[in-house]
Order: sequence, then C-alpha cells, then structure tokens
Amino acid sequence: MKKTIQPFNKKILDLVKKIPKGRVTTYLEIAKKLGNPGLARAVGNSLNKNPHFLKIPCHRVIKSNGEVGGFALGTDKKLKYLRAESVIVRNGRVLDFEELLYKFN
DNA sequence: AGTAAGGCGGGCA
DNA sequence: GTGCCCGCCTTAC
Repeated sequence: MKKTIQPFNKKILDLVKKIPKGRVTTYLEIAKKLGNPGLARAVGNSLNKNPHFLKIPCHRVIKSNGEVGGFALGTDKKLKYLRAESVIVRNGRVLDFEELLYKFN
C-alpha cells in the first residue's frame, strides 16, 4: 500500500485551516470541494486518525444538518471550543449554522 | 423518525 | 504487500 494520499488530506487541512474564527463548515462542503460528496466519511476519518489537532481546528467542522457531529476528543470538547468562538450551540446543534457556514469558493 | 446501506481513505491484522 | 473493518458522514428506504 502506498503512503498517505497527499491531495486528499492536504486539501482538507488547507480548507479547514482557512475557516475563520467563529465560523463553521460541514464535512459535506469539504467533501464536495474534494470532488465527491461521498467523501464525507473519509474526510472526518482523516481528521480523526491524523494528529492534526494542533494545526487544524477540527471543531469548526460540523455535520451538514447542523449537528456538531462527533469529535475525537469528545463531543463536549467540540461544543466547548465552538462556544469559545462565539458559536452558539444548543443540545449538540449549532444555532443558525447556515449563516455561520463558511463556504469555500 | 429511525434504520439500513453506501462510496472512500486510513490503520491495523 | 494484501485484506478487512472502521470512521468526526450522507442519503435513501
């Protein structure tokens, strides 16, 4: 098996790193940006397996339906970080996440 | 609303 | 090196 697919992860890292503070994005957006919406799982998988936590604000990435989704360190942590960035979270769901959604162009 | 199946990369056996 | 199972999801039944 070859090594880590650079384009895939790199793209994810690049996109996620570009998310402004207090802004969020969805796995779907990233997946679509990568060329295939079906990549959603693979996207989260990479963020989870890869120790990019110090470099990538994974907590700014949520599910496409507004739920914060999961988090390697714990969903509660994710909520905490989001709140710390002025993102209002209610019962695991981001309020007006559509407005906070950072769309890559 | 809940459950099941799906396409994709990564990690471990 | 190859194969199988899993996963921070999405969509359809």
